[in-house]
Amino acid sequence: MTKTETRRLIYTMHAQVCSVLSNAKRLEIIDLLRSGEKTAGDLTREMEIPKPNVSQQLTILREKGILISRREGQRIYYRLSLPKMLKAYDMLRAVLLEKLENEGVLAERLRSVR
Amino acid sequence: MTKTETRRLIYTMHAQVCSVLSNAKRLEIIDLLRSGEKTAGDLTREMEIPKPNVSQQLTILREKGILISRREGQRIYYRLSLPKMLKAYDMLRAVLLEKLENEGVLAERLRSVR
DNA sequence: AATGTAGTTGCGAAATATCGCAACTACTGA
DNA sequence: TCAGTAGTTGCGATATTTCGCAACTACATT
Repeated sequence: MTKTETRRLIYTMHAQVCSVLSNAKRLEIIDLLRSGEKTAGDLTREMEIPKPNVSQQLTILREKGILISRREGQRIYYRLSLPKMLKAYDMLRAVLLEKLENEGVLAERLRSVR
Repeated sequence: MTKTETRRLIYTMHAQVCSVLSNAKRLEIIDLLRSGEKTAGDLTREMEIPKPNVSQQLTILREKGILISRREGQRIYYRLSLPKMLKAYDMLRAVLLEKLENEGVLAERLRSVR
């Protein structure tokens, strides 16, 4: 593998991590699991979306290594497996706020010009 | 707008920020602009991909408010507009490393069981 | 005006992601 | 064994993303 190929592979893996976060429902699940593990049913109730949809998102998050699951009788508990994920989540939220602030200023300037 | 709708809107905007980062080429552009502003041509040469493709990614990054452009004669210079973006970028890279480490341990455990 | 360089845009094909719904498996308790 | 609850899976329709290629605009130089 050449140097360029290695560099590209890392960017691709990095992008795959980001793509897990590029869905509002998956972000909500991560946010809900901040406080500790929950079952698929808990999440379904809190998110108010169809159960299969929650299950699909949980499968993606588990397969991508973001969540770990544990069965206890009928229930399956999910929890976050990457502690740093919450820091990244919060930094991205901070970027969103910075962006909204920029846009706010921009909108104001546009208004003052007209 | 209800409370639930507001919450969902924020998750959706958050996801949109993440989706900008969920592409290897856009990540590479952000990384290359760490050291300061560059033209589309500079980026095309460094990335070794077709110029229209670079331009398309630059357009997305500019429209999403991640980059700012400035024309100087024939050249158009691009630079990062959200300082916090680099911190988020680096946190996501740290998540990737944490994930690879997890998988390394996991792979080892699987080997030791068999 | 003509030529060259820098960069963008439009379009279409291919790949990928989303999500609802029905049917399914897994466990529990009567 | 039957019914109930918890959760998953498969499938298909729809939407979104990616990216190459040709054609285009914008500016500079002669």
